[in-house]
Amino acid sequence: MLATAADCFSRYGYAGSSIDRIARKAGVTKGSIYYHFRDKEDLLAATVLDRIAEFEQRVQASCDGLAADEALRRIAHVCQDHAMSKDHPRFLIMLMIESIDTNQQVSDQLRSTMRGFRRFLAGLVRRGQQQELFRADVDPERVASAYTSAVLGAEIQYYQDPDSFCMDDALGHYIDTLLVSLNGVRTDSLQENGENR
Amino acid sequence: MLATAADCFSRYGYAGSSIDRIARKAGVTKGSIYYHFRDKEDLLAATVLDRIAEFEQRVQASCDGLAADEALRRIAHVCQDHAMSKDHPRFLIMLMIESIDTNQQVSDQLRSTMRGFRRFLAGLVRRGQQQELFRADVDPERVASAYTSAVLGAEIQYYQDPDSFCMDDALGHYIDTLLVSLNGVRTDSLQENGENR
DNA sequence: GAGGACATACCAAACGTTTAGTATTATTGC
DNA sequence: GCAATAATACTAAACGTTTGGTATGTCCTC
Repeated sequence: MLATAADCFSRYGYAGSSIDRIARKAGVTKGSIYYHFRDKEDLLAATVLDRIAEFEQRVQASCDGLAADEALRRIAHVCQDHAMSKDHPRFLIMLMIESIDTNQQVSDQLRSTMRGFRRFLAGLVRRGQQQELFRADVDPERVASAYTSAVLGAEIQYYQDPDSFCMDDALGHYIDTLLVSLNGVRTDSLQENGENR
Repeated sequence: MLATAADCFSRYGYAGSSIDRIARKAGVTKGSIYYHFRDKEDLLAATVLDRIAEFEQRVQASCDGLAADEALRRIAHVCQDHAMSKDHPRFLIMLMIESIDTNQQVSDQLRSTMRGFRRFLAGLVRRGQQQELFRADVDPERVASAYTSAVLGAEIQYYQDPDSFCMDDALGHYIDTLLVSLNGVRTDSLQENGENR
C-alpha cells in the first residue's frame, strides 16, 4: 500500500494523486486507506518516512568499510542504480519540490535528510584527508554540496530524458574530475601520482 | 496574468493550482482567464513557453562574445542569480518533474529545451577546444551533461534549503574543478599553467 | 451601438472525508 | 472444545466542498 502510494505520488505528485486512484491501484477501496491513515497527509508522511529510511540505508550500506575515494565512486553508482530502478525513483525529488510551499512537515523532513547526506559526504572527504588520500586544502562541505548537486541534477535530467541523457557519462565525468582534484596533487607543484581512474 | 500563473504553478504545481486561485491572485475572475485561454492546459502551455523563452534569452545574452572559459563561469552565475531571484525561479524545474507523466506536450517542450541547453554548452566547450583554451581529450557532451547536472542540482538544493545550502560554494567549487580539468594540463605531463581561477 | 474585456452565476464531475455495515480472525469465558 | 465477544481489515455509499468549465450579463471604449 505504501509502495502504491509512493508510485502514484512520484508520478503525479501529491496534489495530482487522488486517494481513489491510489486505492484502486492498490486493489483496495478508499475506505481501507482511511482505516490505516488518518488523512491524505498522513499517508504521505508515512510514505516519505518509508522512502527516506530506504534511501539512507541503501547509501550507508553501500560504502561500508570502503576507502574514501572508492566510497565516493560507489555512492554515485548507487544513486544511478536507484534512478534507473523501477521502484518509484522520482518520489523523493518530486516531493522535495512539491512540498516546499505546501507541506512544511514533509519539507522539513526532506531538508534534514539532505543535510544528513551532505554531512555524510563531507565526513567521507574529511576522512580521506586525514588518511592523506585527498589533499587537505579543499573544503569538505563545498565538495559535499557540489557532489550532491551533480547527483541530484543527473537524476532529474535522466528522469526527464532517459533516451538522450546518459547518466553514466554525466556522473562518470564529474566523479573523475572530482577525484583528480581531490588527489594529493597540488596545482602549484609537480604531479606525483599518475593514477586518475 | 502569465506571471501570476507561473508563480502559482511554481509554488503548488499544476495539479495543486486551481484556476480560481490563480485568478484571485491576479486580481481577476475565472471567467477572465477562460476568455484568454482555452483551458487550464492552455494556460500552462502559454506560461511554459513564456518562461522557456525568458530563460533561453537570459542565458544566451549573458555570454555573448565571451571566451569559452569565462562563458562557463558566467552561465553558472546567471543560473545562480535566477535561482535567488523572486520571479518564480522554481517554475521550470517544478514542471520538468510534474509533467513527465501528466503532460506530454509540456514534457516534450522542456525536454528539448534541456537538450538545447546541453548542446549549447557542448558547443561552448568545443569552441574552447578549437581555440586551444581547453584540452582536446575531453568529451564536450559529457562536460555539458555534468555541468547541467551541477547547476540543476544546486538549484534544487537551494530551493529546498536556502538557509543551509550555499549555492555559491557548490557551483563555485564545481566550476573551479571543471575549469582546472579543462585547462590544457595533461595528467601525464608536467603542469604548465598555474592559473586556476 | 457594437465588440472587446471582463464579472457573475451556475453546472457536472471529482475530490477528501465520514459513516454504516460486513466478513474474517483472534480472544475469552465456560 | 466451543459458543460469545471483540478486534481487525476491509467495502459501499453518502456528504459537503472544490474543481474545471460554460453560459450569460455588464461595463467601457471606440
